[in-house]
Amino acid sequence: MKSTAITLTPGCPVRTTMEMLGGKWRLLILHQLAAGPLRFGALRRLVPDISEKVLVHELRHLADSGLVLRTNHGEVPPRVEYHLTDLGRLALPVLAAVGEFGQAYVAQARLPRGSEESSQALDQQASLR
Amino acid sequence: MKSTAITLTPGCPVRTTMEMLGGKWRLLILHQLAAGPLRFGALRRLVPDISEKVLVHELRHLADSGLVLRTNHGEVPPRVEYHLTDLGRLALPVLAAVGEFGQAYVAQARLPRGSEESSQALDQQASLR
DNA sequence: CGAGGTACCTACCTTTAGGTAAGTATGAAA
DNA sequence: TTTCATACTTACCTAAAGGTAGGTACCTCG
Repeated sequence: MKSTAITLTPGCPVRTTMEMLGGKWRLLILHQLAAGPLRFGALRRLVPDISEKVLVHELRHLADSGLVLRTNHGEVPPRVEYHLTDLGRLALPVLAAVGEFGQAYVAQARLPRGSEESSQALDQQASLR
Repeated sequence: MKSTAITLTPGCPVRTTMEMLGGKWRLLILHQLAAGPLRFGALRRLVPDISEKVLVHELRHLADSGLVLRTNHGEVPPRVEYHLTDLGRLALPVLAAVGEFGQAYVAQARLPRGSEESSQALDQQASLR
């Protein structure tokens, strides 16, 4: 099993985080794992539109950076589980803030100017799709 | 002045946010603008290592997506100011969470296993450099 | 016997992000 | 008169991200 080299920009926490969590898929994967451990196949089904190759790649990156633990149960047919580490749980506030910004942004940005009383739905529960 | 087409993935706030704030530089730019309006040249000096072309590009993206307002004072020599909009201020919690994760990650991930009493410095103020 | 599910790997390709280096028009300072 | 600073633009290039399509080894179910 090949590893990814994790490179960090020292001294800048923002750049560090972008190197860990940046990209199209990583936060979505962490979001699914936040609810509990998942097998590869389950993740593939839960994260919409991701390709197998990229899912493998991202899971490896997350494992190499210590956010996710990979457990191979050594069975046949294969059974591999992924779950968040304590370090991975540190990323959940980022996920929360990102989700909230996304909701607030679509709520605010799509007001066609002057629709006064239409920003009540800001705190409602919205699914991540 | 050319505009960037802002494309959003509807229905997923996380993907929406990544499309708005993702990439190497955007959060760093917002961080600088959080303290107050800045001219182009000041931003170039404050955001280390960014190239002019990319700074122009990112500022245009941020302006097109409504997070930043560009003000051309029409003077000669040119004087152009950038400042956060209300929408842009909505991104500050993301920036905060990202910064905190980065600090916590470097603090946690670099413990060489068993150095018990060395995680005291977690809440100290760290600069974004 | 053949199809389907497991968790991958590999080669190849396209798209995007980002970087380098140069040029532009203007005015002020040396 | 040359240089500097302003806020850009343009052309070109590289590297990384991501996507497509196929293969692998093993087992079970029909």
